[in-house]
Amino acid sequence: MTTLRLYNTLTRTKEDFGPIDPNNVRMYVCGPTVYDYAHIGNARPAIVFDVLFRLLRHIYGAEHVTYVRNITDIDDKINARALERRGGRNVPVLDVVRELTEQTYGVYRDDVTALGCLPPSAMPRATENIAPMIAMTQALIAGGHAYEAAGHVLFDVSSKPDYGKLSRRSVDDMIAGARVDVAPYKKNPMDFVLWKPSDANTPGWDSPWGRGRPGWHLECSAMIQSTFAGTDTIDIHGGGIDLVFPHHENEIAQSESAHHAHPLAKVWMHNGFLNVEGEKMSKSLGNFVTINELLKDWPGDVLRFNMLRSHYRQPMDWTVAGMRESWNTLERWYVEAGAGVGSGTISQSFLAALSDDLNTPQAIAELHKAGPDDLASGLMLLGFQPQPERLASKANVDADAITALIEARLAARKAKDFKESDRIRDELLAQGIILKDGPTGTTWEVKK
RNA sequence: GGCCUCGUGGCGGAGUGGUGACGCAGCGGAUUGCAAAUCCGUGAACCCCGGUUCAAUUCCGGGCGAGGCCUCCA
Repeated sequence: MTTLRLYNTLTRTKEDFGPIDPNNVRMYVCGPTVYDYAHIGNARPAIVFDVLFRLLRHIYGAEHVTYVRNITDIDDKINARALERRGGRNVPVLDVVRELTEQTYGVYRDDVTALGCLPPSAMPRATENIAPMIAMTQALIAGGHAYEAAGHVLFDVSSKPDYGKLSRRSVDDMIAGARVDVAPYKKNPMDFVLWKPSDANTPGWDSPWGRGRPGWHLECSAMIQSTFAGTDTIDIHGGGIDLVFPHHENEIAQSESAHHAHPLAKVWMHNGFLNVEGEKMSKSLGNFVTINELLKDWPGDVLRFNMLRSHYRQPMDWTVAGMRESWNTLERWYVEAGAGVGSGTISQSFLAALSDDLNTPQAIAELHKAGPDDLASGLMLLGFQPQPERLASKANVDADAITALIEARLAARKAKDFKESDRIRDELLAQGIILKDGPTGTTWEVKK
């Protein structure tokens, strides 16, 4: 049996993966902040960790893997939009927040479903886990790891000697390189907020420190604790590479300080960033692409496949040319794999590639060498459904009309009326339909 | 300024101390009424300079270049 190896940001090496409890493999991934439509960069962790989820289920059994992806619905951008949205209505701001985040989250859920991602085992929301956050804050204060100052509760970085171990930064270096003004009430410039006060127009909850709201990092620590009850340490914690510092570093500080220094996670995994047509995605450059927009022009499985053509830790360039190539490959494979669906075997070379720190480009290369059975099962393990009739490119055209024209063209060809047969071919091409004459007849596809 | 990634053929993209994946495009052939599709075949790369080694694209050092984080961010 092939061993699963994963790159651990904590140790900066690839390690053999062995779950704490093979009957309950636990994975937590930082999910979306639901203030707006998710962009294609947000799709990367969703897809990458979905592949890992599927691989873990394959190895340990579907019922033995728990995958939690949170929903961040406490955030200043959300608050700002909720205030706008409320306008003159006389309703609590928290209700408007819920309205907004329900809607945004609904779109996100539909988007990632279209990308072929399985629903996680649980999707806890920050607003529904305030009590555990308050409890953890109290525990940190009691343990001498946090202090109250000017209405805030702050984590005392000096109380954790190994602070910085994930991002490999020393507190001294960070202070030296700091580019932001430090709040005067902090004991140490690197101390971060666990709890902060809310004004009347900001969502807030009653706490021992007055009406307020949690700091960003606290939600994950608290939700991991409450969702994975009974353990301090989970197997895998994932997210985008930009979360290494400060978010994950601070999660570690909070959770370990609250849990007798027990590690928060054994393996820390981080996906690389994504550029669009060679440039960083940003609203000012006008190349900000949401998953939702892309799904109007491209089948979800094409987007998924395109994402998996590069290794999850590598930076990747998202291009239209790449998506066309992905579409062509997938279309050809769906036809080729059709016969092999249901065989259920996974080839060793494919599994070995995937097990080597989720080397999807290598795994795809193996599929290029595979026959229909291995191709079909490999595609399915990666989260595709290789059925020709499912080809999304054929969804929105009148297949019967096309078939009728193809028949007419065949008749013309039989009669050696090539002028007519070519006319029909051109007519279809003008509609964006490409004909393919094969030994077993004529098939067609939609031009990309 | 500090910390950290990365630099492979025309393009995408793995990997390795010694026989240089894989895909797309290209080229040649088969096939076709002509194309397309398909099938077969094929040329082509490891940023620069040192070092270690019998041997480096792969290890070490330096340089150059690109990017990320240090502030909300997948």
